Amino acid sequence: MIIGYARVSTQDQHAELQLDALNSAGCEQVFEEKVTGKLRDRPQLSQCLSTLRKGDTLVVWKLDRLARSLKDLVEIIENLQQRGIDFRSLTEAIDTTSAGGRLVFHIFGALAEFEHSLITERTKAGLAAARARGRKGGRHRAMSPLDTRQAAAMLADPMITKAEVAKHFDVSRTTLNASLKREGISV
DNA sequence: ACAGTGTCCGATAAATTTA
DNA sequence: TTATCGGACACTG
Repeated sequence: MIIGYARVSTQDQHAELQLDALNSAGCEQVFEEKVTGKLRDRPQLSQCLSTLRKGDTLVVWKLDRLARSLKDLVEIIENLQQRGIDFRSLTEAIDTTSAGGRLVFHIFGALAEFEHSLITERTKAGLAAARARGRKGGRHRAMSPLDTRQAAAMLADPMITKAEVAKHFDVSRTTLNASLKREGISV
């Protein structure tokens, strides 16, 4: 199935042209997005994307009709490829259904990977910087050293059970043990 | 039989960063 | 990534 997606503004002279082109490209269904004040969310686009099935082809008039940024474009194309959906952009003469057009997916894949590696690298650097200024990842301890010492004091009383102490500090039995071990306190 | 423990393990939390 | 949870299991007096 061939499905078209169009984005048109009210003052768009090419609105009809755009739709005609999609129809003559063989689109059996066209999702038409009206551009309003904020084009943050594009309901028709998500509708369109979820309608597409493996083996279908998505057709747009021009790349800037489909995506708002290069990053956006890369993500959308990546998604199409992974789902086995072909893609055509009429004015750029991009067509993944043709033998040569398959290269398009490879290139977009490379761009996506490139972007991903950039983010990974930045994130690593960010984590290292955070570490350098004393912030470390990982869940915080449930019992402070002070809590642990108080717990040890309670345990000195043979009438008090370990499970009770754990409950008192609202912590599990295993955590109480781990905390005691950390503080080097033996019972 | 039984309550309290010690210990080990997979699953889940929660803290950190970047865009 | 680190810590905690929560269950399983074996041991002990």
